[in-house]
Amino acid sequence: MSNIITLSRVVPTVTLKDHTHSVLRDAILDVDIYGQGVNLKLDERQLAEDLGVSRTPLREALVKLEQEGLVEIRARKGVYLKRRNCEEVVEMVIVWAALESMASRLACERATDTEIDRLRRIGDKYTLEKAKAKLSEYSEANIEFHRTIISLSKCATLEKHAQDLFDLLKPVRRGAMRDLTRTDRSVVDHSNIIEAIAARDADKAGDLVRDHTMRLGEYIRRSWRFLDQISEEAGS
Amino acid sequence: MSNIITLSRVVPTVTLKDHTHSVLRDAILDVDIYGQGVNLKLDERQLAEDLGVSRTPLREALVKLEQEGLVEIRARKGVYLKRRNCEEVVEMVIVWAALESMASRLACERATDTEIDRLRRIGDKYTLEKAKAKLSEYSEANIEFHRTIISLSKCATLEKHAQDLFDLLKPVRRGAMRDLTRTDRSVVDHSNIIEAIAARDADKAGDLVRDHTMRLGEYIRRSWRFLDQISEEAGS
DNA sequence: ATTAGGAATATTGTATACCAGAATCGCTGT
DNA sequence: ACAGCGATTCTGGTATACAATATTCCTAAT
Repeated sequence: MSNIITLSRVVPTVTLKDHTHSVLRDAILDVDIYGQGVNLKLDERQLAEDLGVSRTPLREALVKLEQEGLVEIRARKGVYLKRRNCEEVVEMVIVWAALESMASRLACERATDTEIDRLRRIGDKYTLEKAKAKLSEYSEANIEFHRTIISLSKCATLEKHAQDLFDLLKPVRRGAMRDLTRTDRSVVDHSNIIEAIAARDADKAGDLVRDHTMRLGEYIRRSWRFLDQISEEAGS
Repeated sequence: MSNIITLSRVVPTVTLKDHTHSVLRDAILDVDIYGQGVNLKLDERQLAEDLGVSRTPLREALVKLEQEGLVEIRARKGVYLKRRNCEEVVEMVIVWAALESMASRLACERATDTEIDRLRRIGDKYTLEKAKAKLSEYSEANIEFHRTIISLSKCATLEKHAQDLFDLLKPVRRGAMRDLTRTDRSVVDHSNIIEAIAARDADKAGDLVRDHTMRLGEYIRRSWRFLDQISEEAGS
């Protein structure tokens, strides 16, 4: 017999492993891993004690984080926060470009007019904040713009892949945001992208998004200065 | 003081966790998960005994497999081989299309003439095997063609993402190959793709590759018959 | 003083023990 | 016979104990 009220399923994800993973993930994403003198090594026992769990669920959480690319587990050495060199970051941006380009194509078919209006408002906010030179709000609006395009693709798999990459790029964005803000041409790019999607022109939207993000990659490659060498000597 | 002889570093990846993961991964990829009456549940203790390891490294290996999307760990229920429904498979193909399209664009810039010749020969072999109706060789040549394009992108990150997706699609390919072989237009598509890359026409190559793979997705969506409902009732 | 060697210590990897929730089986009552 | 309920068993989640490797520190010899 079915009930009259509808209920969302109670998620049985109350394992220490999963909770630990989530807590650690958030914490790691807030670390400025490219700062100099930052200790990248994690101490299992210490972590376990701080989190109030034993090493078993902690280690399982760390394995997850390793698969996500946030840490590196070196056998019999320990767990290290993972830095990436210039080329690796550029490669991630390239993959991201591929995903977001496809997302914008799908958005042309799948987004409703209402949703496109919403995208437009986000673009306006972005333009406005840039004009006001409010860095953090500008950055937030920028992220929101890209995330919205991804979500308008209505393709969960695409969204997940893109979001994971986006998270991995977080420390780079944080470091590069100051310079990027001055030199980029995002405002005009974004405006063109919105119009292409509104016109349901998948080819154009896809090209614009791809080129926009690839330019970001090129920019990163050119202006990389602060971590390439640091990351290289991580083999110790 | 440095030695006279040069040595490659001894890889310290001899942990049971990693070895277990690799063995399990291969084994799972060979399972026909969409067959009816297949038991999808894995028994931890049984597996541990079969592999000759304790549950601790086994469980860490299973966490890795879960992150890769090969199994699903339901809290306090157990570990299950993961099936996907039609929509999920189509989504994976879409992501794959995005990646391979980008790869072909990069290949236009980065591949040497020699490498493109190699791609051509693979394409020829593919054509030949199809003509001879040798199914398994045909399939192998098809896979090799796509994998080669990915590798010509010379983008390790892209390669890794694409390869992971490819592995996940393995059971679907196995099931769909018979039908696909008859109806697809891959031979002419492949030939066009090769020529576009040889002409270093990134826009054209990217479009062709994307459309080629997206057609595969559409085909799967249309002809899906054998597992949608099976996969849906997996919530038990 | 410096460095090689080795003992002492610390930390990671693995096995086992234990606990709690889930599944199963059987009993009872109608 | 069968539905409902409870005891038992089983299995997954976590903690802890143990083993093996890595690191540190101290000593001794040149």
